[in-house]
Amino acid sequence: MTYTYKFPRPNLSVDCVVFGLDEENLLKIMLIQRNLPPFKGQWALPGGFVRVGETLEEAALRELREETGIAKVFLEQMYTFGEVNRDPRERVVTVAYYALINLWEYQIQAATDARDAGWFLVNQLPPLAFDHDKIVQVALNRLKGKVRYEPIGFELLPKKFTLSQLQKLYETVLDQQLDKRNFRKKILKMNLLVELEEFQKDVSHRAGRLYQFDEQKYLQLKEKGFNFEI
Amino acid sequence: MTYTYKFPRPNLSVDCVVFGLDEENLLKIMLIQRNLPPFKGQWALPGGFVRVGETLEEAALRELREETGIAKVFLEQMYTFGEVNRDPRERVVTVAYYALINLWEYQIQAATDARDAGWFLVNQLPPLAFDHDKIVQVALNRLKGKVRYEPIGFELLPKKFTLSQLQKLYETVLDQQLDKRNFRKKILKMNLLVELEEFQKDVSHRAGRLYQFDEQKYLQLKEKGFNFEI
DNA sequence: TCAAAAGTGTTCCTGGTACACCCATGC
DNA sequence: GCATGGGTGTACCAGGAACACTTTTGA
Repeated sequence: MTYTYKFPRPNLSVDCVVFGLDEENLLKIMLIQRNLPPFKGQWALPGGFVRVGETLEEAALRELREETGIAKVFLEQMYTFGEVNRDPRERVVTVAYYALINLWEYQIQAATDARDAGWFLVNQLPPLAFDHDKIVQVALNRLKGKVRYEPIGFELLPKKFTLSQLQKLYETVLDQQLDKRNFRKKILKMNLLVELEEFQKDVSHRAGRLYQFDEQKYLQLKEKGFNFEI
Repeated sequence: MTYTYKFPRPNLSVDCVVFGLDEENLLKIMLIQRNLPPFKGQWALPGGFVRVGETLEEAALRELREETGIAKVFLEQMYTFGEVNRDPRERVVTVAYYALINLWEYQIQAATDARDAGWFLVNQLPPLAFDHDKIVQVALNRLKGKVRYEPIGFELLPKKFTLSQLQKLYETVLDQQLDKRNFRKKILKMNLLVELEEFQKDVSHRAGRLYQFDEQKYLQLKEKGFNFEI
């Protein structure tokens, strides 16, 4: 079965830049190893061609599931790359998404489902197929920009987290040190965190209090003109 | 001549939301009247299908030129719309751009080249073809967001402008009143405007001093970490 | 001389920044 | 008891917000 058109058409794909924080709060990206040409054996972003019956977001989610086993994830469209020769085979336009996942609660799943998938430190990436290094750069900039004025950082943390974890997240993503007291003052003043009566466990120092992000409250405040900002 | 593929492919188009400010500082969008089905006779965003040999941006610029006569323009990719049924004929994914043009210096050209093109107040748009109303909404939000922290507003003004014109522009786009003294203090303190020894002409009141945006300086300051913000 | 917009400073207050010590826990 | 990170308050300064009158020009 083939499909015929009056004019030639670019092929359309989606690619996902999946971010996660490891145990030491280092920022990582998930890559998969290609087992087909072109760039066979090289690392690349998870992604694939868009089917005519699915939306772009559905395609991105499907590819993530198929290639990496990731199911529940924060996913947002980022940019569409349309250079003429970005794929050596033929014209392929790709819609890039970035995803944030909670590596703590996810960890096990990735190891089982996805043999050819791996997590890489963002500043120690292997050579990537196609123009995927460029896509990663755009994603990093987008993440840096967005994390400051939208509460998306929480997507990278477990549901219950300490303020120090949150601070380290921001320090990692923004690549700058933050003052502990000022950070706490600022984030708590927003009234978006629920103070839990639970504390860290199994740490060899004073256990930190756990907090939870209150998404409902955030949405309410946003309605009233509130702007999140770190 | 036809083109055959193993799998069906979505068609790929670009659409442009072209913003301009009229004489009274009202925000307008350029639309064109469709002379082919579907939605024949209805107003729509300028745009069309992407050819395999051109980048997305080239396609957007080409369509703008062909359909509206607009040649020199600020153009930036905005979002890619991939709903399955956004075009009644077949699956079409569209990459939307927004453009800012200087209506003062442009005016004449538009009238001649583009019979079927027209400028409409953003809050008095006619019914639009496809999902173009949705695209316009996204563009408006993008413009509002971006105008605050990047100096793109100048694209909508003539090269030489008064501070009052600039302020009105922001008031229009942001849809809020600004304090004259504070606005002037803030914008002048950035040192991005060149104070000219020229003044408004043919106004029936005290003539305002003209200024020019210094793009070179902005790029230099940006390198050093400066952030534009209104 | 009137109408219409240009142009100009000061005060107050909020919010950002800088900064150092004690506390709890596990080993 | 020591190492490790958790947790807390204050003083200073910069920048945002509020606010009203004089000047220039053309009609």
